[in-house]
Amino acid sequence: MSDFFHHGDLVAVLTTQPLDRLLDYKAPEGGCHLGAFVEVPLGPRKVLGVIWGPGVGDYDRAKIRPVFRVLDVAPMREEMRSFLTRAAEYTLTPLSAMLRLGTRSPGLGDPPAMRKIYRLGAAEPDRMTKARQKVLTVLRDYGGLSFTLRELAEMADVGTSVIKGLVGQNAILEQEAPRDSPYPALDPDYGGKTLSPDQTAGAEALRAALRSDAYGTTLLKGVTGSGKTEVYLEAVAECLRMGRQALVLLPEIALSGEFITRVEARFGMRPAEWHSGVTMTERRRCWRMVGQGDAQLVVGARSALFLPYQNLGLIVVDEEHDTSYKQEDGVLYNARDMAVLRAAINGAQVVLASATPSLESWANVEAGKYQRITLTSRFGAAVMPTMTAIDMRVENIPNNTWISPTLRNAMRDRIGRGEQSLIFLNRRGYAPITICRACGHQIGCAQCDARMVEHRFLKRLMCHQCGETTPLPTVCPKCEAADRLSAVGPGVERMGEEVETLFPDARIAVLSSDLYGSARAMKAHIAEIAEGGADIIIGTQLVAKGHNFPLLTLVGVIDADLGLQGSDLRAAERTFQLMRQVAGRAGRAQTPGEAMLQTYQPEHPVIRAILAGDEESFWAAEAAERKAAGVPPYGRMAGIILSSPNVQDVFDLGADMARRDGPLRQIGAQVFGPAPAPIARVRGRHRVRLLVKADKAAPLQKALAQWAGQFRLPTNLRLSIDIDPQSFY
DNA sequence: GCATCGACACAG
DNA sequence: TGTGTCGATGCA
Repeated sequence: MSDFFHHGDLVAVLTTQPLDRLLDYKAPEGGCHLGAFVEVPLGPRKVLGVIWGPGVGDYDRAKIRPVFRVLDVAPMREEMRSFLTRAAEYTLTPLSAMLRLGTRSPGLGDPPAMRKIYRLGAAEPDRMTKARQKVLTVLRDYGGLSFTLRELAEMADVGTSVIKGLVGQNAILEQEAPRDSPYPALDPDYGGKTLSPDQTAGAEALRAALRSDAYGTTLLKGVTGSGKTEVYLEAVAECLRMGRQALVLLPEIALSGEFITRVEARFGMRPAEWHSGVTMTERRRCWRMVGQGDAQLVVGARSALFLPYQNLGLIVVDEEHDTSYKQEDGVLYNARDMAVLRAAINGAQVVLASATPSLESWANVEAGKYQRITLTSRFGAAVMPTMTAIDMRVENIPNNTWISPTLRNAMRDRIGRGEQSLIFLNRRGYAPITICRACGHQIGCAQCDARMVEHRFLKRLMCHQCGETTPLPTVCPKCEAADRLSAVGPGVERMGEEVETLFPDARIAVLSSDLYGSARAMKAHIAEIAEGGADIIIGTQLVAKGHNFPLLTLVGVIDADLGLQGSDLRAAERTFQLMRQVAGRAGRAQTPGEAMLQTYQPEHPVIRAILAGDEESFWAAEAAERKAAGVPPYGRMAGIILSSPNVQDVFDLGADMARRDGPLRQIGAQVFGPAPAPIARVRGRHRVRLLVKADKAAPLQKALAQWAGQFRLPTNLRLSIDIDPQSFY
């Protein structure tokens, strides 16, 4: 098949409009290439699209309109088209929405923006003034270089009218130049550091993988301070030497400034940067330069995966376990998984870097799908905190409080020594779990593995997995103790109150992402706390994100049990990751850290593995749990979120979907729900969720599409499907 | 009899 | 997604 279409040929165009099909157009005068970015008429409007293939020919030829114009940007490559197609199929997202992710560049439709630049001309000015002399001297000093009007005026310390005057006399030439300039070349041999033997071996393995010119994924595992970054920058260097482009994904924009400084130190120049904090002008430049191969390295957030690389050779996913790689609204995708997909299509290498890899990646290494490189710390073996379990069944703790006497005493010691304590809540939601304080039994759902959650206003327990409800019991169904049932699991605010009552004189900091207006404000606050601005820190996962707290020597995990029974299947993983991260910090500070896990099940294999601090046995125990439950990474899950301003509509449709689950049952999948979604109401829209669980090998997407396709959605009701959901509350 | 609103289909 | 159409409703 030719990839050029002549004037008048029928072409199929994928537009950014939410239509779920291709539209036929006539190729414009001068023809167009397959993959060309075009503007096409659609009804009364002109919209952005891409030439996706030869015309389908299923439409009245007489009504077919011509492509309006071909945009002046590099056509979309075959790899990019198949990446978008496969990503759309995987995430069950309309292809047009995927295209929108790939065309998020300001001014895409504009002609390449030009600007006026000024350089030395041949003529002498009629008369020379002091100001004119200054301008000409600057230009002569820079021998042949050109500048914008403002730059030149500033450098010569004159007004712009002086320069304009010289232009009139041809002493200075005014020229048009493209506004978007290529990124300066990075030098792979600029600032290489001396690497430890460990790092050298790791870097060599990555370089060899790069040279294979084929797809491959490597898990680069190393504790904080082991120098992961230096190692993967060597892979970037090799990629640059091979003339291919590299992408480094970071989980948070807040980390990009520091990282870019390191890139500059290693390669002599700053790389291209892509995330929501970058200006429009810079975004446009980045998109275009990446597309024409004039940006060798991009540092960015997950959306940088959708830039139009010409020759992508390497994707690094830093802190690969970070949950912010999962896009939680709009198009729902996991950047870590999409990076692997994109690399597989491009014949590129992926490096997943983390001190605390996700179980998914660990399982892929076990299965032989990924390579693994392990770096040991330069400071010797990681110093794990001393970890102990606090058996909550024997602690004497009043109802509606959560900090055990043992933990309280430990906190008091720290305050006495001027050290910090962290109270960690391994949870996102605020709904409490009902537990028997006599025997540790947690009231579970009769229908599934999940635990029941108290809904105070309803005076009932509800299962957040399937929506089943029961009245609040007064007697423990297991040990029959009366009045020992209580709701466990406070929000951070309530923890704050309790700590304040226990330590009225302590400085307490509550860290929660919704308490800050901006990422910058949050970062500043965290930095202040890390320097000793608080005695006690209370927080959720947020605090586990790569911040260094040198004074922190005690971590108390309020409810280490969460997640052991399926409420949030990744909670144990996060608890373990937190322990490792605390270990990383404790290794740097003088005092070894101590961690205390409050638990009602100290004998549980996962809790025991966490306490033992032995990574392999933790992964093995957690893997066994997940295998037994048939959940990721050993099974597949999908969340279906229905949302509408009308509560009745969402519950009705949810119930109807649960009933008519034929296509899912055919592949052996189960439906749970409907239940209130993790966030039950967003911007006035009520949300209900169904969960689907299937075998790893089952054709889940196809069945889901068939299933969802059976239903007619009332106006205003939206249905979105979340493959591999991350949050379960 | 005409203006207004909202649900809905459609676009090549 | 944005737009135009059609039918129902409301008001002079």
